[in-house]
Amino acid sequence: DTTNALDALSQEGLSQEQVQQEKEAAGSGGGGPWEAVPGTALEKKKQRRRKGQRKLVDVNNMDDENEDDENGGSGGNERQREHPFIVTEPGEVARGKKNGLDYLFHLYEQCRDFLIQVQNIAKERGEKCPTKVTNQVFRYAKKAGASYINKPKMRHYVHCYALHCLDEEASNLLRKAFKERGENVGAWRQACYQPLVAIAARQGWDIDAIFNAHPRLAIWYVPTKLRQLCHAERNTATASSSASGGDQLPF
Amino acid sequence: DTTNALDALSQEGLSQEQVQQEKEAAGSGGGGPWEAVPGTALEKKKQRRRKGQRKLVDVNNMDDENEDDENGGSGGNERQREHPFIVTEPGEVARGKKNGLDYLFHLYEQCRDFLIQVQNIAKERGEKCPTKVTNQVFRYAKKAGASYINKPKMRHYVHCYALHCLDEEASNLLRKAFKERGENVGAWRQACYQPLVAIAARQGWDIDAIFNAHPRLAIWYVPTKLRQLCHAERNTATASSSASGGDQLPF
DNA sequence: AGAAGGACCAGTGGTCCGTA
DNA sequence: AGAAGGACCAGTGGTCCGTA
Repeated sequence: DTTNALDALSQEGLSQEQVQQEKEAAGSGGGGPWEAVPGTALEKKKQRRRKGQRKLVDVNNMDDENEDDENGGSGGNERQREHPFIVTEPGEVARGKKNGLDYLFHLYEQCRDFLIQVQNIAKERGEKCPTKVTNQVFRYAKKAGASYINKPKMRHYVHCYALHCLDEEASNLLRKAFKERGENVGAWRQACYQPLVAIAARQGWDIDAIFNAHPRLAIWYVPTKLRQLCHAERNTATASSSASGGDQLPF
Repeated sequence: DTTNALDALSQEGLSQEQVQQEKEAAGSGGGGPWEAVPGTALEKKKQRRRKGQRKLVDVNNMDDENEDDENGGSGGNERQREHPFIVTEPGEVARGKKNGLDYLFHLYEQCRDFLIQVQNIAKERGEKCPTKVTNQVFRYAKKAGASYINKPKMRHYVHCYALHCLDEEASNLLRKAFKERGENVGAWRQACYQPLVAIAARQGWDIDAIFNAHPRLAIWYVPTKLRQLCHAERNTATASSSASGGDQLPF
């Protein structure tokens, strides 16, 4: 099957490019512990490369617990999805076919590196220079081999990363609490909104200003829902404070 | 003709809204001398309103030299184009069916006022707040009755306004020189690029930074051609300076 | 010929929903 | 059921070119 062979080669190509990308990105804090962890994008890329090569040279061993029960046995060259996230505490490595939250946040740092590269190219060429992670940056990341980075995913968890940036201690405590309670990622994600709204309340409700004041956060668009929550809560707070300070008795 | 009557009414409505808009905008420097000058958008609106009313009440006089030889006698309710610009010196009012450059620059100030209004509405609603004159602002301006403001025109002359903001004296001298030579607006417009490139050269070639550092200019996108000229000239300048400082003889 | 601006187009921000 | 991400869509920045 020519198409599948090409696909394997293309994935092989992506894989190599990605390793190079990882090396380049290593300047900003190293690749992290995921390089040796099964189940992360990086390791999956390596698995895929091994499989691609096996088709050509029929070699390599099977050192991963779940290596071959994926892809329905249809050749093993489909681009598989990333493993889903689970709630992990800081420093904890996800076991099995899962990714942890340190890895999630690492993806945001990678996007930042890609943005910086896109900015450098734009400046070099005298073109207009993005200040945010735009479609152009996601496209660049994909071309550079980071096929596990995509816009819907990154946008989905932006506010979780925001909490991690703005109050790492609160973020860590939340992760531990939700892990202990056995909550799923969706519940943890929802729970990240409230502490951010509280931060905004303390700083005049200007969530845009809060994002922009933080260098690693400023490159991300403020999520619509977070903006709406801040707005709604501000109005509630204003109404209740004017009520308690006005002609109504506080209870 | 129902359509024409409605059109007349709609233009009447726009006209009134615009007058209100002018009053609101007057806070930032007054409406300027154009309020009483035939041939500007404002006066044309008034003419159009008079014509529209004449259809209904058959009254009003003809106090403008060119009032009725426009529109091919087809009813007088077409939305006519703005009079073309001519090169005027500062303070000079364009005569005949022309608009002057003070009026052109006034349009940029009006757009700024519209942007500020859009920003205030967005903040009020907790929506994302534009920092530049976007399509949304042009739409708002049109709805507010400023039908003589449109994107292609404003973008076309942005760099002329930039020179006016960044070096008003140089801008004024250029206007006088081109008026004296009897040059048309297109020639003057072209001539506005070079002084801006010279300004950029003095400030490290970063035309975006130059725009952003000026409060009235920061709300406008840097025109593509100006960006390209700065980039090209920077490369030329770098090449020649490295040549003269390197292994080639300067001539 | 010189100029104003309606209208188009490629690529954007945003996220839904068919997929695994 | 919970979650990842391809793919769509309304509205954007940019400006061409049919119009006057």
